[in-house]
Amino acid sequence: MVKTSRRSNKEQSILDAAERVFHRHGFTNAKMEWVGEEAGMSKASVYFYFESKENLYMAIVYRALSLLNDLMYAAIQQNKPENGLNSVVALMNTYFDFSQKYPLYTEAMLDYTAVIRSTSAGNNEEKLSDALKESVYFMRLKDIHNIPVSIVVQEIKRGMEDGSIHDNRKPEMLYLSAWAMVLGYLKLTNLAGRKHSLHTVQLDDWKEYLIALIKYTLVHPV
Amino acid sequence: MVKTSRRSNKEQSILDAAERVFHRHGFTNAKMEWVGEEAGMSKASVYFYFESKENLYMAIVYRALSLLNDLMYAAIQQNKPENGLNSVVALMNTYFDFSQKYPLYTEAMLDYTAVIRSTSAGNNEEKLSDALKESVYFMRLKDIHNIPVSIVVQEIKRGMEDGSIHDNRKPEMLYLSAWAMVLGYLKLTNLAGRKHSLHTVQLDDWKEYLIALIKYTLVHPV
Amino acid sequence: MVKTSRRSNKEQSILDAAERVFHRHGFTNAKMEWVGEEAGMSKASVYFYFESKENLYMAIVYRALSLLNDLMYAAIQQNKPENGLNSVVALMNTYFDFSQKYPLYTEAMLDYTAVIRSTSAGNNEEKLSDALKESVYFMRLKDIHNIPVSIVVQEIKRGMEDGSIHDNRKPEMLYLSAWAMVLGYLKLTNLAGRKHSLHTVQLDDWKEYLIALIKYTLVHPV
Amino acid sequence: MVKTSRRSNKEQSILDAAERVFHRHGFTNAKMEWVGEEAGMSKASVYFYFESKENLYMAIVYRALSLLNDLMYAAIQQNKPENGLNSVVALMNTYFDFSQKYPLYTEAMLDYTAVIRSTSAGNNEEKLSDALKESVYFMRLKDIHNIPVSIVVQEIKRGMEDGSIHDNRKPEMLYLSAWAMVLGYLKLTNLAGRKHSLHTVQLDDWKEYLIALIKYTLVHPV
DNA sequence: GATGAATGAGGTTTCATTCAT
DNA sequence: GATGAATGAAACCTCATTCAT
Repeated sequence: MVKTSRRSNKEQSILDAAERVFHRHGFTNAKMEWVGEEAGMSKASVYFYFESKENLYMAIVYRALSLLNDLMYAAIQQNKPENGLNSVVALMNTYFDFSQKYPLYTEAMLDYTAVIRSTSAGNNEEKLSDALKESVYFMRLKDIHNIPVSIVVQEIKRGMEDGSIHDNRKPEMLYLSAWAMVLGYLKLTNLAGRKHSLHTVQLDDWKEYLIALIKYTLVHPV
Repeated sequence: MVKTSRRSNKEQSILDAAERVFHRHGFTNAKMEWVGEEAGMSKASVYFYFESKENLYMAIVYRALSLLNDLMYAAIQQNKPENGLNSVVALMNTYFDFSQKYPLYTEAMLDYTAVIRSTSAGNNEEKLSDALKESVYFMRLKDIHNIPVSIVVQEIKRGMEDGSIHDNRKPEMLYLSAWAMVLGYLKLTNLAGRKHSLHTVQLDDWKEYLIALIKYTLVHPV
Repeated sequence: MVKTSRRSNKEQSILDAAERVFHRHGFTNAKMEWVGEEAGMSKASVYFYFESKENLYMAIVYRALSLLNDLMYAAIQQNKPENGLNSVVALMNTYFDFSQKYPLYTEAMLDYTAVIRSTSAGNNEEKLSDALKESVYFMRLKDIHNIPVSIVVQEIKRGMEDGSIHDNRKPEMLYLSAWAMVLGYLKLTNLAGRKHSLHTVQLDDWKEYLIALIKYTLVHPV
Repeated sequence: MVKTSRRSNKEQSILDAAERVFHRHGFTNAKMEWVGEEAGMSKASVYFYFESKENLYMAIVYRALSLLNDLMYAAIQQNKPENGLNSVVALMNTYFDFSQKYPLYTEAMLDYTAVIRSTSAGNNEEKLSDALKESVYFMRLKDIHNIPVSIVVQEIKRGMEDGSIHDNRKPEMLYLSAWAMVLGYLKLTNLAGRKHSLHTVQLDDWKEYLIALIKYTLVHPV
């Protein structure tokens, strides 16, 4: 039972507010004032807790990635007795669920790079904005950046060792392919907006099919 | 052999310039002035040809989609003698190539929806901006919007009829899945930036694998 | 039967168009392009005939004032046999009719000064814009500027001499007072827009009353 | 003795500044930056208090009309013991004084309608600009719009009842006629600029004559 | 003469960010 | 800690005017 400080409390409620606002309007269009309003405080107060708009965004991405990591750790924990294949499938399911439950998180994580570029100062497209470089969250992010990858890859390797996954391909390639499917699904799903179908296909049916496909891919070498 | 008018010529060179600028800085960060500079003319001249920034962007998306459509039409033309499966695979290859050759086009097409939303006025996220609604290109886009889908779906159906593709699933679902893979590949590839590998996987190898995977998916029911 | 040259013809049709446009949108908001469209030609052609927007406006004012002068000359001509009083009343009637038939002319003549000021360059409110000073019409205007005044004043004097108008006041003062009534009527009428009444008063009734009032004023010293 | 808040204070000083700037350059030509400078702050600060240029203008008109209303209420208060005629004359005097003391206010009030029209978007001259429709002051204005009219009309009626004003005409018509004289006087006076005479007539003399004329008009039926 | 094309010089408005209290 | 107020630095777009053909 960690005693959350008052400061931490405020930070969290700002993050909550920011998530909603960013999700509603997108990073670029969202105004810091709206974040303040949504959090029930003034714009200036938001700045007291987060030094910049980018920093705030990074904090959200960090939060998102942290949550995903937690979920993934939990998933492999639960699937330790199972073989690698099932564990990987479970991980993918986790990812699907995560991104469906927290669409904004997924978006944030995917836009991560885009935002970085979009903020970069005029002429030098390579250089990140100073605000970003100084962002604590940005630095922290780099540390946990690759955790999802390594978790999944590790489980794929376990699957290869216990024979539940074919070893025809590099585990990283299998991972990337599975991830690509999830990502593509999200992008397309996003286009669908609030609708439940896309080109006459029920989204739920499609999702199930994709998971089956991923599993099939892991078992049958191509 | 249509004789392109001077006006049309200028429009094209502005579009060329805009593509570069938007690609370098992203839609939001790009300044119309830069587009002018890149095209060797004044900002106001750009406005002479394209009434608004959004309109210009839509013209690019339109151009991108038109090109893709052309390529796809050419692909099915060339594969008429082949069975449906090969035609579909050819189409997917076409898409891969297209998006690798014109990364900015792909980005533009993917951002299409995002831009629409991001531009929507403050409060009512549903209503499109006036500038967008009045864009000729935006209206034209809606007409050619779904051509890629219908082309591929049509060829999948042909494959199902000639027996080269299994008919275990709705053709639309097969299409969406293939598309999702391409999209996911692009997104991840985009993250890689200029690098040629991702998590130790060579991008070219991965691409080949994905195409094989798509083919496999079309042949073997899951 | 003056043979109007081709040049003159075009100038006239531009003026016709400009009158409509300026009347519809007001001087500041009217765009030269609209004038061209309304006249069925390009914006550049308008500039071929009128060197600047202000010049064009001055040409309209000149036209308006010329017409008014003609009407007034005709009126005094017709009322030569009458006494001064009737002549003045006729002149006022002329003015009323004129401004009701050509509301835009009246407006133009009244805004004359306002426009001059509104165009004057930023800091020095006194200095007229160069474009204006070079306007042929502006110079011509100064010549016929005071004709209405002098005509009316002259007739008032005649009335004083023949005893039909009291000579209790300076003729100029009587003139100004009559003119003020007409002007006020116009301003208020303008506010009414398309409506035919103002504060429950029928505009026509009011006009008649005002004319009677003017006449009364000329006869009865106050 | 209401304690004016700091915000209100600033608003007032911006209005003061804006009045001067608008008066010097006219609404269209005035730049918001100048308003800021005149008020000793940045352009953006002006926008912090007034959401748009039009809104600012409407605030000035509102202020002007409010002041006029106050003065008129005071005038009738003071003339309660007097008969209607004297009260009306006092009201007219009030208006004359007001417009001479605050020429910019008068101009603003007179331009009120003009501005509305001049701001209306390009094609549809009927529709007001959004900025205007959303202006708080514009809405408030509509409420106090007609107060001067009703005050004067009410006093004219009183005069008719106590026999000091003839009842040959509708009170509204008498009011309109008096108002027209004042308006015409102002317009012509405005043309005179800083000069003290117009066509050899001393402005002060003329004013006195006009007031006498108005009084005469109220007493003697025409 | 006519006009499509080009542009210089602003103009209003927006917003992330910072101060002063 | 909190916040009303202030602002610098753009960004988009407009339009009278001029050129080049």
